Amino acid sequence: MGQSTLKDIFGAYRVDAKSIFKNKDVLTEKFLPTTILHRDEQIRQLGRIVAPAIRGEKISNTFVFGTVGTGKTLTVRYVAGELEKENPAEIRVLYVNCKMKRVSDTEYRLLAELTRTLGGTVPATGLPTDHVYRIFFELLDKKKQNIILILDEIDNIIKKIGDDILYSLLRVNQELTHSKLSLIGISNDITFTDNIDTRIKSSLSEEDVIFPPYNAAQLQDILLERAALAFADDVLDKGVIAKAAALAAQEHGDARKALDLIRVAGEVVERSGSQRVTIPHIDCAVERLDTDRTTELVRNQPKQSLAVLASIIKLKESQEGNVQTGDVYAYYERTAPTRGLKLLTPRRVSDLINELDMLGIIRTKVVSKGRYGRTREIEVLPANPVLMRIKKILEENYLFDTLNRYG
DNA sequence: GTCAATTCACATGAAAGAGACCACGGTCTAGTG
DNA sequence: CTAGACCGTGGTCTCTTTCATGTGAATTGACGA
Repeated sequence: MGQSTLKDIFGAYRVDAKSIFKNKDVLTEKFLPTTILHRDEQIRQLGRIVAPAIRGEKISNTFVFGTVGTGKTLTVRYVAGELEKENPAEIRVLYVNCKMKRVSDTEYRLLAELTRTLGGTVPATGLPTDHVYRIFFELLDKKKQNIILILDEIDNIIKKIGDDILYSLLRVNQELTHSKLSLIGISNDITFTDNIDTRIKSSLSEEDVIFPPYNAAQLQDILLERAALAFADDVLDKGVIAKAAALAAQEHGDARKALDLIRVAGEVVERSGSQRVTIPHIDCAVERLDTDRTTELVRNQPKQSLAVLASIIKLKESQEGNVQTGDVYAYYERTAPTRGLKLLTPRRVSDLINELDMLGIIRTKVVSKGRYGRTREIEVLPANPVLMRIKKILEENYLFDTLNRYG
């Protein structure tokens, strides 16, 4: 690359350069807007639920439902934050996102994270779980406080470690002498309460708040407001916002997606060096988002999982018809040792295939072929840019070569 | 032709092992006064 | 006497294996029409 070209590229990003963004952070999840549009009803509902805390009363445990990008987290945090301001000495809001890797897998980790938000220190491992529980408990009860614990994406952790932890948390109040603890659970899976103990369910869900999806018009309002803050004046073509809103509305009224669309569209424009965001840029953003998501997922997979994925892709390319679990394992069994990998059992490979499916990297369907057994039929993405990039990642990991050595 | 039993090729579940990481408390060791 | 090194024990976590059980329709084979 010539040095003058590099200068041009850097120049476009220089602080004094004219950027189409005023403040890109406004379009990310981190940003907390001062007003929340089209959620008045939910804010009122939540407000009524948490208000008793101001007088020092324990509030009802509450469940908040709604699909992704409907403003659940934003609204709950906003209301809780305002509440905290009313009586900062006694009201304490703890927010934990159960989807974070360091929280989501075990009871120990959740407790450790809760303890940390209370200001305690807990090692990543090495302590008995009930010891951590005791530390947490003691911190809770150290002084008089009304604690509101927000568990975001609570369905994640319940699916993984069961509802015992909820039971413990709900029972904690009986043992606390100074403090009160209330729970607000946020979930985007309405059905997940079906799997928890009915007693726990009823005491956890004393109040419910439902967040309906945004419609296209509402999304458009939200986008307009944010875009005004995020973009420089007059860089968005007419119709860009409407298009992004319409696309996101199709996907269950997901505001996060809508914001991502205009952000990525803006990035595309910025990179191309032009000054206006037009409708085709939104189409481009749709594709980019999709590709990025998948390739990022693939990149983070462990080697064995990639080896299985490589086997699937290779088989798909070299044979007609459906690829089945047995085929994949046979191929994997032949190739894995030559790639310096320890050979896994079919049981494990079956799970890995399943995981790849859950991540949306492949599609599988369990089918019974009668006399010829029961298996998974595996589909890969059709040949497209995403697949190309996946293959590239596999090649980088020495798990795939374009030449068919093992056909 | 009909119908129940059989069969295949895995799926799915449960439990437990291996090996890494870590905290804690006790013991040993070397340095200090 | 004391701080720090070292070690054994006991805990969690992730990935994996082992063993056991489940599954659903094509096929098979017995049976009766």
